Amino acid sequence: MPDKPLNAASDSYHHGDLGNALLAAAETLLHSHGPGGLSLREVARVAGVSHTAPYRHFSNKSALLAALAQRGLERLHAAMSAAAASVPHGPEQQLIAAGVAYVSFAVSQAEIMQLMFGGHVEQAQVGTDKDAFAVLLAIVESGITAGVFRARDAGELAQVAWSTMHGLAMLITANRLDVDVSDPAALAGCVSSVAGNVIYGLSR
Amino acid sequence: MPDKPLNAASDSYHHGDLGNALLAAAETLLHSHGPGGLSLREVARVAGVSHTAPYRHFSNKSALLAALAQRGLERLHAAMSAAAASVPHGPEQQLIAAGVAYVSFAVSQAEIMQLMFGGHVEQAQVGTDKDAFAVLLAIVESGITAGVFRARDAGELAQVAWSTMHGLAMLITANRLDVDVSDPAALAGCVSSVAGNVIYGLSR
DNA sequence: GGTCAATGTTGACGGTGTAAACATTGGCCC
DNA sequence: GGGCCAATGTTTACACCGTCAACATTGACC
Repeated sequence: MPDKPLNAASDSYHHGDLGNALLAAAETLLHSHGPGGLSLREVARVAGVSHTAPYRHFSNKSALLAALAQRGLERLHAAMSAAAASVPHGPEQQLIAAGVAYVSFAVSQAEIMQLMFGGHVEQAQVGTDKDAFAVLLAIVESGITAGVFRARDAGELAQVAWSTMHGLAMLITANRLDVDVSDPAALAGCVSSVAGNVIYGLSR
Repeated sequence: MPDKPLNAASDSYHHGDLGNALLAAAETLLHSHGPGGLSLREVARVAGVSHTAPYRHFSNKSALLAALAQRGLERLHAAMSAAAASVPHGPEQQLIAAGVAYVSFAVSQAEIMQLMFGGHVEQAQVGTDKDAFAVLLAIVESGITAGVFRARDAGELAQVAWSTMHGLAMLITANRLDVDVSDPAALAGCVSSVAGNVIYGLSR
């Protein structure tokens, strides 16, 4: 069988799309075992390939993890962007929507989140563009020019927003806040209440 | 030499205070290698005992890590309490002081922070009392009764404060915010600006 | 059609977590 | 004081892991 589709795993000597297959396998295992409980050999096993094959596509185990983290960052960015774009009701609602997306992502993909931010991968290896920060910054800037937010340093305000959302996500993920993770409505409620507090201020 | 002090490591067959010695060794290694790069055998080696001796004091590697994390939580709690107590100027300043303490701790002990919150240890193994949350909650409550903070659910406000501080700490620790970590003044400035934004509100 | 670089495999090495069997010892009871 | 026992350490062994070096297979290009 000489003509296999390009993207298919085949029984031939050459896989055709290892690399992506490895990433997919790694993601599955990451989900079930968490970062740290992820072994390169098992990834190879799941992908149906010898235990050193991954080295033809990733120089290291940590290179694989970094690629996984990068992928996660991109998906997080996409989720936030989509959520913000789906709400045309102005910066406040966009901020809340982005926050809900952030925390929802963190809850549904806790292991990936831990991989990205838990110190399992040297952060020098993962890019910083297309960050969550960029999305938040854009929203804050639009809010300032629209006169909805106080005209202070937009970067600073975006930092506040990011820190709050990130902290909330990590604490919920680590189960250190008594929030019912399985109930999406409760989760969204919690996030928007926190976000609302950030937006409208803690003191009077 | 039959009469050694109780707490001293000795050259006799029985160590006298392994367990604590192991924790100390583990902490050193944690600092230099990060969580994940920490091996039970190396801990034993540093403590000068055989590589299975730790099993007489910790049932697991993760039990040792959990103990380390627990210890870190207690120190973090102590640092926050002390910082808040040292400021008699009212809830706002106490909140800022606690936040600065939180982030300073995270920066100076990034690896322990990652151990505690990075998913390296099953969170069921580490206690939740004496949390950072308790400190923040007390401050917020006193602020509400004093009429300084809006009279809303104190738990919710404390959650906002904790999330923000935690997120800021984790993002700085992960080097995802452009803050000069080596400059304590800059750090404190950043923290109090963020805390100030939380306190005084993002919008007008 | 032959060559070569890319890709995959086999085998090996040192390191790791952990369990089982064994050794040493301090403290307690007579 | 002497003997026993539980606590504490050690030795040995096993399976697994990340990584390297040597080798095999193959598709693509001249």
